[in-house]
Formats: sequence, structure tokens, C-alpha cells
Amino acid sequence: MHCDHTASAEQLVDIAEQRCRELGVRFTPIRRRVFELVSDTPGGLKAYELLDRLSTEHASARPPTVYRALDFLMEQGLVHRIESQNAFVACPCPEPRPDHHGGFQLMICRACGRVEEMHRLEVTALMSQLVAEHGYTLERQTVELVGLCPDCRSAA
Amino acid sequence: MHCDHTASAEQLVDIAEQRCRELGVRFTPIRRRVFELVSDTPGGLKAYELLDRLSTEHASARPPTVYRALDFLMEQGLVHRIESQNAFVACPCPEPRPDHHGGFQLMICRACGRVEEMHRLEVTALMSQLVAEHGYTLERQTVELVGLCPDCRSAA
DNA sequence: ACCAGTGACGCAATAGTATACCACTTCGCC
DNA sequence: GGCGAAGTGGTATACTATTGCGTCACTGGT
Repeated sequence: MHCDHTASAEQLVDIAEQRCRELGVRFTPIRRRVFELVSDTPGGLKAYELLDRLSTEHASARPPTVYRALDFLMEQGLVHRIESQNAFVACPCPEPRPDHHGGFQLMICRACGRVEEMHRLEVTALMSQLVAEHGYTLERQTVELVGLCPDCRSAA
Repeated sequence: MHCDHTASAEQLVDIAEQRCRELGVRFTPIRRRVFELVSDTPGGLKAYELLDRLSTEHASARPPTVYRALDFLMEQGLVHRIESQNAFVACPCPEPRPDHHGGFQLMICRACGRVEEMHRLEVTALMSQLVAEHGYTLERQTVELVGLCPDCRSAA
């Protein structure tokens, strides 16, 4: 299977649930709800926006509630953090084993906030080669590309 | 001239001063001192660490003092932000015109915190090509590569 | 030398992001 | 049923960053 990145939010939740079952980790109601909220928002969500939404149904939610859920979801590779925006997006293409996850790249529209995720092996390969030239190893890569999406470009 | 990235902190300050003169912007004492402090710290500095150090000589310094100086220095391309660490590093290779600045890449050792900066055109080229395939334009790229530096690798 | 305009700084307050800590509950396993 | 590990509730606090406004200092034009 190659990821096509066309799964709906509902499908992503199903896949996530399935994956957690396989991995023997718990997809609790809070974690599920947080994942649903993030999946429903194409441009990603800030932690406190998430908290606001979660609070409407889950009055006891506090910052640790949402950060704990996000930490869990990131460990499983179901959610990624957008470092340059302090925001979180659902991975459209969750890999079976989070630790085997190669790198990913985010494309972010500065006008509409849309975020798309890519998993391009040639990027990881180039990065590995680059750091190797300096004697480094590569363990993690953050690649965030900001520009205009096709829609915003033609609108301008 | 091709950047060799071997300039000492003092040399970087001289270059920065020269550049500001050319651009007609003011390299004030606060900005200079902040730049010196950042240049002196190979692994980058957090804003509040910077504030602590600045305060010892400049008692009136407050958060806006340091953030304003950092904003200025980033506009000039003299300092970069490490998004994944909320930290700031001096650019070892300041380009004459900040807006002509191609992308840069940061290599970060997770063990010792050392940071090295690269300006590799092939990375920018690959990123441009990638986003173009999705109809995007590329305006800004954040590339942060985390791993082990040669020293820490042999120490382990 | 004067003055107006702009940009830099001082200072206080507050917004926004994230974690530590401890008690209690639930789950999975023996 | 009892045990250990994991998850949650709840408070407090740490850390990161910005807004707003008044004042001062430099710049360029006269």
C-alpha cells in the first residue's frame, strides 16, 4: 500500500483505532476525541483551540489533558507538530510502526493555512547524505515549507 | 566569496556592523550586545537566557528588549530561529541581502546541542520542485536535522 | 541651529504555550 | 481479589511572546 492521502477524517479515526489495537496501546475516549478534532481541521489546531473545543463536551479538560493526548498521538505517529506554528495536524498517512516512520515534509499555505503532508524518500535521502558529509547521523527531520497553495495563488 | 563558516564571534560582529551600515539600518548597542551573546553561544540561546545575560549589564532589559533586538537581527538575516527549540543562533554566513537569502538548513546534535548551519542549493532546489508538483510556490523553508554530531557519536 | 518625523527604548501588563506534581481511578494481568 | 502500570482530574506554575503607550534619540530638511 502506498499512501494516497485522501482518507476522510472518519476513515483516519478508524485507521487510528485499528492501529492502536494492533500496537496494544489504548485509544481512550479523550484520545479519540482529540484525534477527531485534529483530523477535522485541515490547517491544524493550536493546543488551546483544541482545549476550547474539547471543553464544550468535556468540562474537566485542562491543558495537561490535551497535551497528554497530543503526546500520545505523536508517539504513535498519528499526529505531527508544526514547529513553526505551535500547531498540530493529523498525519494523513499513518505508518504501521511509528519508529519506522521515515521523515515527512509539510507544505503550508501562508494565506489560507492549508497544510499538506508528504513522505518523500528522496528528501530523507538527501538530508541523510548532507549530515553524513559533516559526520552527523540523522535521527529526526523537521521540514516545513511555506508558500502559496494553488487556490490562493490564482486568487491573488 | 563562498561562505566558509569559520568566522569567530568577533568577526561576525564586525561583519554584521558593516552590513548594517551598508543597508542603512542601525546597529545599536543593545542589538550589538544581543548579537554578540548569540554569536558566542554555538548551540544557540533561548530568549530568556539571553535576557538573563543581558540584564547583568543592562538592568532595564525586559522581554520586549530582547525580542525586539532578535526581530531586528532576524530581519537582517543575522540570526535565525530554531523552531523546534524556541532558540536563536547567529547565522555564520550572513548574506549581503537578507531577502536574497536562499534557504538554510540546521544540523543539531541532540546530545551536546551543537548547531551547524548549511546553505545548500540542492536542498532549496529539491524543495521548490516538490512543492511545485503540488502547485505551491516556495517562499520560506524550515529545515532542522537532529542527530548525533561526530564527537558525541564516538563518545557513545 | 531648529524642528518635525521616524525609529528605538523603557516599562507594565497580559496573552499564549507547556509542564510538574500529586491524588485517585481504571485496566490488564496474575 | 490483588498488584503494578497507565490514564485522568485538578492545581499550580514555568516558560515563551506580544501589546500598548509614553519618552527619548537620531535623521534629514530647512
